[in-house]
Amino acid sequence: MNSSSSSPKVPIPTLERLATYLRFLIDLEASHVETISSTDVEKQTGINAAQFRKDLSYFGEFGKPGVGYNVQELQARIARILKIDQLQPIMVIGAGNLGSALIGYPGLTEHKFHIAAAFDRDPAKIGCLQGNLMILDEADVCTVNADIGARIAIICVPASAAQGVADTAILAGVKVILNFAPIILRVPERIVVRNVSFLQELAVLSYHLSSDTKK
Amino acid sequence: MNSSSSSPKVPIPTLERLATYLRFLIDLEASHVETISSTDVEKQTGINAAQFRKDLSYFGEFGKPGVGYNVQELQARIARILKIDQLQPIMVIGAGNLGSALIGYPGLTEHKFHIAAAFDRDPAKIGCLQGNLMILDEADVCTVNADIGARIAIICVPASAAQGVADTAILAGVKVILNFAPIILRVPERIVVRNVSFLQELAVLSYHLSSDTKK
DNA sequence: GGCACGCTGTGATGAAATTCACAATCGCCT
DNA sequence: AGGCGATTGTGAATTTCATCACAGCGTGCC
Repeated sequence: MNSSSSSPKVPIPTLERLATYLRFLIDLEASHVETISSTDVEKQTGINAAQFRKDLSYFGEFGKPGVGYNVQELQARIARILKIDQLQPIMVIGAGNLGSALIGYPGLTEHKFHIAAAFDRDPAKIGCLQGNLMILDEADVCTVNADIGARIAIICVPASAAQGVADTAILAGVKVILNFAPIILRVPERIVVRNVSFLQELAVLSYHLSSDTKK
Repeated sequence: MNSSSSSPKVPIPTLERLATYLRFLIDLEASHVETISSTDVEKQTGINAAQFRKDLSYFGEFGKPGVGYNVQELQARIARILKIDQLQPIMVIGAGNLGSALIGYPGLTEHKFHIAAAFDRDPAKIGCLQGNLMILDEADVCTVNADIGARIAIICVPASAAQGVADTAILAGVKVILNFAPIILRVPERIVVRNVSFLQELAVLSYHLSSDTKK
């Protein structure tokens, strides 16, 4: 629903949960837990145990009957499935509030994502340092990416500019897009887009306030 | 899957799309479009026409057969359904990169959301102005919210602190939570939580890079 | 060694969401 | 005035996702 095209077999909700499992496993590993069972996962995350097992089953066998899963090994295998076992270069387009926040977000590197370049269209921003990253001219996306080879773009520009920069990014060789602008991007079949929208999330939450009959 | 509790009848995906429709309709209105049909919606947003009609059908009848929907009226009605037809006070907890970005995000006011208070735990930040909002002490969430009456909280603190501030916010009378921390919050049944996770989104996108057999 | 328990992996079942398809309605055109 | 093309609203069919339930395996205990 969120993506233009999807892989043949694996459900998208499964992929979303994989990322959750990964995060969870990393924490477990930090706590020196060596083994975990699917029922433990359910207890600690609220995700159904059978769901967990089935999600994993799309990618092979991971656990030992009667024992459970080796935390470290499972963590490593999920990371490999999600292709975040090696540094992944990313371009950020739009260095406003949100773009800057992303550039400064430490969690990215922690998960092997690396912001290789940041662009903006505002001359006042171009050339400025953001953290240790220089803001580049949006017009140079293509030439710069010839060097960098980023296949992931994060779009943080206002809605009105989003479609344009998406087109540019795709031209520059980007394969997947994380879109923070509150519009639906029109892209070729082969490009995968995921949208993140605070406004949408807030709207859903706002709706749920109604069910409180309490004054 | 994302929310703890849900309304009796309306599917959550429908609510998510309603926010999309709303945004789309606002844009149409700005372009002085008066009427639109469900097939037009499909052409312009990619969302199936029947889906659009069914989504609306959960809330009554909106269109005229043979004609379509009045943009302005539909926009107003969806806004009322989502309860974003009147200013909604929100509290933001955590004034780091992300929290600051949210505070400065103009789209929020545009959609009748109003950040009434922002909190942090870092003494260096407390008392500082962020835009025209003073950062308050996280310890004062309860007392401050007695005045403000925010029922929505946005959590922008690191994962390790998220559960704690969620508990506090709930104690302070918050009913729904937008959680940006990459953990699964444990909350009472009645509280609705929605999670936003860049990392998760990026992971899903990263996975899709595999399907590019191109070297 | 054999038995009993615990846990995995998965086919079968059930629930939920999406899409289809069509009767009912509206406005326009003649 | 009456018929026709367009479009809605919605039961039914389809597809997708989540859960159940159990056979089979591995482990440790007696």
